Amino acid sequence: MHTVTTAQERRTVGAAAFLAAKALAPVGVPSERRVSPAATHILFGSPELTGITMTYDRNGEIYGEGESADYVYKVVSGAVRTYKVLNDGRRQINAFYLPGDCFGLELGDEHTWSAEAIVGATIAMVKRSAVLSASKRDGEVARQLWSMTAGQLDEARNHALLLIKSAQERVAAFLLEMSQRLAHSDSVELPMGRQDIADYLGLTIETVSRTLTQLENTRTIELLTSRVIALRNRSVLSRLNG
Amino acid sequence: MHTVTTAQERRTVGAAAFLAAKALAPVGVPSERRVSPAATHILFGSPELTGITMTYDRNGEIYGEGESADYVYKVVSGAVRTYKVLNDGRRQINAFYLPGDCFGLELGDEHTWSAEAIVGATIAMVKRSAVLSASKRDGEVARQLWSMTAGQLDEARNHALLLIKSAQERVAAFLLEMSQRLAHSDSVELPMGRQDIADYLGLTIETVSRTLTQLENTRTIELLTSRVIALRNRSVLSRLNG
DNA sequence: CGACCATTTGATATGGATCAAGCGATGTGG
DNA sequence: CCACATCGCTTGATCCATATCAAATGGTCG
Repeated sequence: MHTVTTAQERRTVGAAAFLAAKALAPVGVPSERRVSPAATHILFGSPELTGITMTYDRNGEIYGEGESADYVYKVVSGAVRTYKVLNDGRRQINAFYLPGDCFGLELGDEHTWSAEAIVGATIAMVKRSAVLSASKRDGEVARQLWSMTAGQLDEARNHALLLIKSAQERVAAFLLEMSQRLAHSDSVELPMGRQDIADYLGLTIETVSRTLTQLENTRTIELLTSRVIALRNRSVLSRLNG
Repeated sequence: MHTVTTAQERRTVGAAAFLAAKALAPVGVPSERRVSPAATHILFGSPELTGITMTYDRNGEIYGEGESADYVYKVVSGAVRTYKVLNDGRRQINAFYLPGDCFGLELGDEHTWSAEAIVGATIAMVKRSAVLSASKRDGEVARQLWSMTAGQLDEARNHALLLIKSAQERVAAFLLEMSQRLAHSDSVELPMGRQDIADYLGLTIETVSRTLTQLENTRTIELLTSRVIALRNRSVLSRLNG
């Protein structure tokens, strides 16, 4: 389980574009939150920050809780989940990372969450120590670093806020978030299955499924396939979102 | 409601000690998480970062959601809650801040959460712009800034993790967290009432109350007064904590 | 076609919410 | 100094949203 297929391991030339997060992934939780998109194109910009690229199979483990955090990661293609499993087996998915998103940088030097590829994924990585020392020298890198972390803080707080809402509200928020982040005009193609959605929303797979059919029955959404969902009435979803 | 009593407004000499967070408040959520205490004594250390001190009454508003975020705050005495109210009136408390803790610094230049004093409180504040520009010049300030934000990210994620647990587990986690942060040997004197606890844990006041009596009946805790709780069996609480 | 896995649907159980009193401190005015 | 109002907390009775248990359906791949 969680086989990691290491593929390429070539050096990338300009690690400059690394942290260059496309924009701090907007979370679709409350009304208007949209922080400065601020061209985040420098954090991995110093010349000596060379990167490595790896590919992972579906469900491949990128790192595990407790492992030493030697790298900072960025999704090139595919999708990633970070999560924690409680002693009784319940799993909470903390965040989904899509192409352009960075993850894996925490305060301590050990990962406190695990990360897996949701589907086959290509992940760029640079040494954590290199990032931290670069930020020590280069003020702009440091600013990027803070900005990225502050953005994730915002997302984490909004995720917590999600978890006190009703099932309908959570699912609506999830759909809006994904729609914004995947930006496929009218329909969303989800990279993750129902169990992942459930573990992200703090619901069971059955409740997620039932809520989706419920939303479909009210013509709010349409399930083109189980993974492809058309948002037919965004205003209803937004209203549900609070 | 939420009367703000501005008291002193004197300049502090060395704003150096400002961000000097006593340590990133450890959250008592999962087993062993205790990030580098790292002497955080520099962020507010640059000479031009002069501060203002204000006092607030119980329930006094420090800032509201949507207000422009001009300052960064630090609790000198008392306690603070940051929260958000959903359109239907449900409130979620995001975090409690105790003496030594900093709060109010977010990515955007508008507060996305509100802050109130839980009890009478003295709060030191410095201009956000000053902090940000100081961090631009001084790498160590920048590091402190990132470190503080990363610590709060960690806390926010653990708070989210809390919200998928059972009532007993949430209350146990809360008690352990507070006991660690207030460090009163065997008993904890809570600055906040039941409603605050409930809104922090995503439960109702009744459930919090019932859970506490339940823990008391099993001799796990003892309610000396409703605000002062003795932890009689920490290992049971830790086990509940997962 | 058949096996397998993901998703949906159905029936029932349950933890915590809600509604509704009680109770004990704290404070106020007579 | 005591009656009484108030406020915060606890306790009780009932309800309901979501979990749990169980089965059917559908989609994919060899």
